[in-house]
Amino acid sequence: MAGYDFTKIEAKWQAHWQDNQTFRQPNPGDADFVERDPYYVLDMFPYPSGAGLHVGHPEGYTATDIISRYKRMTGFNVMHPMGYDAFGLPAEQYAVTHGVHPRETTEKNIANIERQIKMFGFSYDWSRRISTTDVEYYRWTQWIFLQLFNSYFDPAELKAKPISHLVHELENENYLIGMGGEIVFDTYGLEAIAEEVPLTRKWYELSGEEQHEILDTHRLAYRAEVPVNWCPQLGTVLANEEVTNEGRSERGNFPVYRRALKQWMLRITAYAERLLDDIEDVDWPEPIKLMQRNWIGKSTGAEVEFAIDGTDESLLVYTTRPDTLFGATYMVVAPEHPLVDTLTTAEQKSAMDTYIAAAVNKSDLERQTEGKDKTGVFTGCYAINPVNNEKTPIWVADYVMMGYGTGAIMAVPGHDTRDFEFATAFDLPILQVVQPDGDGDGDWQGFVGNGTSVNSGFLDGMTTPDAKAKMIDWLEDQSLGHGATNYKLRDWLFSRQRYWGEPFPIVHCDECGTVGLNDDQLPLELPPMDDFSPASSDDPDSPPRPPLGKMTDWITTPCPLCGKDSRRELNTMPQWAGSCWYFLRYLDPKNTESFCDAKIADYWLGEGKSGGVDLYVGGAEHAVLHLLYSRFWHKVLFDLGHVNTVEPFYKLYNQGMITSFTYRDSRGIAIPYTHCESRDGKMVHTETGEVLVESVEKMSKGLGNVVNPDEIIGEFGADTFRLYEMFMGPLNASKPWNTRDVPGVFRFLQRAWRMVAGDENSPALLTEADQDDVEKLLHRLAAKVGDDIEQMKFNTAIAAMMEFVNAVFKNGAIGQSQAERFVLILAPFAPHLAEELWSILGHGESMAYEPFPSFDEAMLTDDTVELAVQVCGKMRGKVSVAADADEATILAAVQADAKVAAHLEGKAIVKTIVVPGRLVNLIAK
RNA sequence: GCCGGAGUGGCGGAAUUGGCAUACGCGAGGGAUUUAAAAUCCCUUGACCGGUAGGUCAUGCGGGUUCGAGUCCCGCCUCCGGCACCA
Repeated sequence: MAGYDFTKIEAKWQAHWQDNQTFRQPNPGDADFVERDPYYVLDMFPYPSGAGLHVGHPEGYTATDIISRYKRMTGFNVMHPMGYDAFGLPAEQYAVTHGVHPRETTEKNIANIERQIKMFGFSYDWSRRISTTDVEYYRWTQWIFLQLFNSYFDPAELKAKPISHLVHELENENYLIGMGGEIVFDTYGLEAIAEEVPLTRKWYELSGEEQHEILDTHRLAYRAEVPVNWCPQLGTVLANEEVTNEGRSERGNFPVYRRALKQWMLRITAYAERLLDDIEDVDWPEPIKLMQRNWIGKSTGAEVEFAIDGTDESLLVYTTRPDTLFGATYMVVAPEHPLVDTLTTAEQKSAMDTYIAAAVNKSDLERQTEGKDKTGVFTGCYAINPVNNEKTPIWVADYVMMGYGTGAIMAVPGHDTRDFEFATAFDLPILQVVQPDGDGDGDWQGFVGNGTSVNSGFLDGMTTPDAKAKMIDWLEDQSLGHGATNYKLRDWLFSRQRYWGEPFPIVHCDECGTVGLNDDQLPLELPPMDDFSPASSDDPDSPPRPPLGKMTDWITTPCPLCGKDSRRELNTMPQWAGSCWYFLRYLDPKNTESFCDAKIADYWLGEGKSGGVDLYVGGAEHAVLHLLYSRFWHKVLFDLGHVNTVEPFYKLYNQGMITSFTYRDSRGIAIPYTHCESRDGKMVHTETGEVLVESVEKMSKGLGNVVNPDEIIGEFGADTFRLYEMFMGPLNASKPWNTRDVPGVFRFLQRAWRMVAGDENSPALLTEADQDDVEKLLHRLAAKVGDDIEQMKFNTAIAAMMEFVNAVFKNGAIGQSQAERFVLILAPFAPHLAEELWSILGHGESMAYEPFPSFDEAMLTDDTVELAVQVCGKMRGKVSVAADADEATILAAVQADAKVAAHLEGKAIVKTIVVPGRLVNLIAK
């Protein structure tokens, strides 16, 4: 018999699976569809980078493959697809510097990463493969964008509806237009006063232009002026992460300017409450739920109006602590606040202009990294505190953000840390209005918790929650304010000044305004281009010019509404767009009529229940953005009737990061693996012999600690690689890769091979008849492994299989049917080896759909159990008793034990604790 | 600063959730086989005292609850991840 030739075996079975379409999963309606329970296992699809796969990718993929294979063996139809999130910056940057079209680079990278993924023998249904860059894919990304563009959020029903419905309601005058241009949805309450106060206009009273504007400001996809990091030299807008602390671009170190640009936004804030509520119904790790809740950041408090002294204007502030209104000793407005000019007096104007110019040009990061040093400028103007009519100075300071609340605060330095720091820095009065609970003279300065109101007029003596409620009532009675809810969540900035992304299916028409393409005009393909560099400029005030701006022929196109010349939108969509809905396209990837057939989606995602995908595995780095964006899109699709589940992902599991050992010399310099070697169990520098210090860090090229999967597979095979990554530790823990440990699992697979197939030196251990001693172990193994797979505890499942094989070698023999069952248990983990052994055991077909071995409950228990015996809590011995022995029998056996008796000598037993099946503790004096 | 997670042998980790701490694997040491090596197999391996009996001490540190704590409670320390002037 030949030895374990993994190279041959793995090639053979991968070809077999591919040739026989073993893992193609038919949809309902397909001729070969068999009705079974559906199970949808999804991986976060990779970005096909030029560097290819790193060892972190196959960790999650192996876990989902084990689940997929196990689910097939336990009678499910398994949806297990793979694809590529292939739009993105690197391909475009490569195009800029090397003149290679991003599509070319992308296709090359996909080919490489797919080759790598296929080496692992994952059981994907490759017929469902998609890439977000496929025209037939992004056609539907554009279509979904148009759904957003053509929808608005109904504030009464809290759901998206077609914008045509809004127009209908406006035309029928069910909704009116307020003087500020806002839509008055609730005309019911208004009717009573409408006659005396003509606050509203009717739809027909508006000009065409006004009508467009009203609609455009209510769409789920709308355009707004948003401050962004504009880098003229790079000709693009940068993410915060791409801007250095010095306010320069990470790439090229060019200056970055904060500038307001007209950008596409998606109204995710409308869904804040539903995103918050529905997260209760999904099976996600609690920390991830918490992160999403914190990101949405709901808070309740009040909006309060402060009259501005000497003018008719007023300043609206949001506070979570209306109970501290009596302690407000100054006000702060954000530098971007529209009232700043009005508020600033002539004497203060020049100081203010300087301050605002500096503040506005700071990146968010800069504004935040200045630490605790508070800066600000007095406007020279005062507001009137509505509760006590005190004059309170109004300041401008950049610690208040325009993007949150009303962009203005009442500062209560006595009970807010930031206000306290600011007041200290500028010598502003600090008043106590809350008394901490407990002994009276505790330090109240900077106390931000709940307590009892003091120095607060009608609130005195009330607890903080009561005082909040009382104050809100009072404000509402006096028409000075009202209770309010706020979210940290902001609308999603959805446009990029780049080439390699989905073009917006939008034109700008002088007559009709912003117009969406018709469905039959999709896909709107990216126009071919040779030169991808964005227009660069030294002038900070140069207008942004996306790469598509160069396509002069392409830009001008007939307006879908009026047919006159209109200009195409030149921005493209962000990478998140394609990844928001890819799990839907997998279900029906070839459909040309819709993004996914509803019946097919209903089968795989279910109907009505909260969640869709049964299991979604990926890194925790996507905890907020991707998962939140995807949930948002899904809810919009749900509202518009395109999907029937409220949530996209029912169960989420986060794999941990695979880190790497890094070796540093005495100077702290990381020594690449190529210059390290192990001597006497210590890692030393190959040349100098210096003993190196080991630490665990992220894999990165710079540290020389990157592990390449190709090399490991070449040396040990894919099954070993899979097994090693699963054996390293719990899937959700971050853990260091250690190539030194790989041979351990390789040896296990070789032993499994020799057990069943033998090799030149040792015969197989197979016997025709089953081995009694092995049978019980096998049942326990089946129970343990099945259980561990369900709980995603793959490391302990593998340990159990190792113990089993070790025990069989001790026993010296295993029955044919027992070997078969063992191989089936091993199959989800090491499928190539298992298939080969399965065929050696005499089976012609693939084992992929063989039932997972069952177990007999009776085989899991023993007749006798060993109990640990403690005397006064200390381990003193062990006794064997019948499993069903009563307490008296057990105690008799325990006291008969010589060692135990010795420890009991001269003492009287005062208490006995018997834990059935586990231990006996005797307390003696 | 805030939020979240984690600290167990030389290393990765296990421990039925309050019940025999250190499963499984790596590494290390010794032995068998071999001309030799690789591979394979066997033994030892938390620390300390002692002899392989036996004992004492060990799950980041200090307290506590309990017959019993890696697990629960209180107070610290360290590391990792995320967010950050969010009113």
